[in-house]
Amino acid sequence: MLHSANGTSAATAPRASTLVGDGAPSNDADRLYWEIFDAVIDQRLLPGVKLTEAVLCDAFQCSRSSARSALAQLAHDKIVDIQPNRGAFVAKPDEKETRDVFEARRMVEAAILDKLLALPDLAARLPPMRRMVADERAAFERGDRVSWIRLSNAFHVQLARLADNEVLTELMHGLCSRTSLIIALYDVPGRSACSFDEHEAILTRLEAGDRAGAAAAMHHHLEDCERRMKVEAPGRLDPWTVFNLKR
Amino acid sequence: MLHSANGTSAATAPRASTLVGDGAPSNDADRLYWEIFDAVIDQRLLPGVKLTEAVLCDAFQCSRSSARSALAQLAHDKIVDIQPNRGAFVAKPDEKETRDVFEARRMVEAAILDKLLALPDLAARLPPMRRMVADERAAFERGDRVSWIRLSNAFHVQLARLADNEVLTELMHGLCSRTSLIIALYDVPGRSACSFDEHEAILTRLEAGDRAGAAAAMHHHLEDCERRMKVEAPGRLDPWTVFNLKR
DNA sequence: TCAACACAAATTGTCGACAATTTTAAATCG
DNA sequence: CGATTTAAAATTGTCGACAATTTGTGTTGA
Repeated sequence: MLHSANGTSAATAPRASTLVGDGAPSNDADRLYWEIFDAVIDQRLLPGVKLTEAVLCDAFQCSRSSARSALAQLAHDKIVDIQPNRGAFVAKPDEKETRDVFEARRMVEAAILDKLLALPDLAARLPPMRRMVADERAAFERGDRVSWIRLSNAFHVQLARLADNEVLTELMHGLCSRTSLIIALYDVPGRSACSFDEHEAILTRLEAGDRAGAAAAMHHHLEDCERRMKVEAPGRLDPWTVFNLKR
Repeated sequence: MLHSANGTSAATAPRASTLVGDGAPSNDADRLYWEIFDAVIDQRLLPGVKLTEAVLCDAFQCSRSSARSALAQLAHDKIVDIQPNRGAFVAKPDEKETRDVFEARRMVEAAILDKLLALPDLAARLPPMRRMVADERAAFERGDRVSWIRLSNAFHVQLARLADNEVLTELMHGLCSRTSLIIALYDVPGRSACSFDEHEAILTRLEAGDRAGAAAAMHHHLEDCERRMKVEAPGRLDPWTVFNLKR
């Protein structure tokens, strides 16, 4: 109902990483924002691809104002790179940005775990996380890469939400989006580890109240993910990939 | 040269908290974004004030598109609150948001200090910070509240920049802006502590390589600042304050 | 053959007009 | 007199037109 017309596997997965009440975006700009955002996260839109306003308008039946508004917001989130008078492109994070994003994640997520462990009712909040990871595993096993990526991100965002801090939640949301972009650029699909195993490890340590263990598990998880990005070829995917957002 | 026309004390203070190269914003939208942003940070625009598009256009000689674009960006940064079909208002962070912002800051800034202390050449990077704090003290002593607030924010952003992580720097930039908003709402001017003293304390611990001391000083600084916000009256300032951005 | 130039096509930046909605004010009714 | 309804004014949302800039193509000249 949200995405007007698509019969792809993506339709089966609920959008889990959204912050605000997104029940049917009210205006075209918001609709487009999420449409493009999702497409980037799902890697249907690859880094470097040009997002021509007219094409967007045509594909999503909206006016240029709406398209421009959406692109501006995406640019603010570093999902899209707007070059004045040249147009908007899906952002292409470089090595330095990759390091910075992962470093920031290690810092913030370690702090989140700390806060979670200080909560008196932590145990009661964890079961839904378990179910989430189970969904993640299921998606992976049935080869539903799109749902898997979403749920994998959602795990981290949900962890932040559990800590009952909206600022942190939004922050993680942004960091996770940028991570998806990085993965789209640098990750080799075949070598990708099974994130859900590591997610489960984190949950297990949390349930046990094992502060050091949880921190180590998270640190390992993030470093593991970052290490996979070390692939030398920076231009592994051709930037001329067809703009096939809405085929 | 940057702010076209104003003879106020604000003109004397360089804008220190900006991230990207802001040498004369290229378009009207950006110009307006920073103009309003600065006005909010400097507390010339108070929380709750309505930002009518037409008034903005008139005041800054620009078209409505530019004004709308600027407002949209500000809304994305939580500096402005856009209510559909009703207009844009300077954001009014509530108690929960205040808690969340300060908690996030404690987490992130503690991590930043940790990273700084791990740098081999930290000592060489600190002298400029000292000068910054000196400027801060000078601004306070000559009663230049505007410059003081700016420099106080800049201190924290600069600390992040010293850690050589752009993601963290932007993050702190956003958190500091929101903090300014909170201060504008809840702080009692008379009771405001001398932040530069606490800033100096942090620097001293950093120079000594005193990890625990630096962390404690930062924690104290932030908690001290948050505590000042505990004033009961949430509507201390009338939201009908004249919209005197450009008198 | 290659470089520099000039022109045409495509794309982005900017703006004002019109429609939809909300707010304000006036008028009406109990 | 106060509450409700109605109309007018003000404000925001949306859109397409035009100007400015860039990109692509073809031509010229060394």
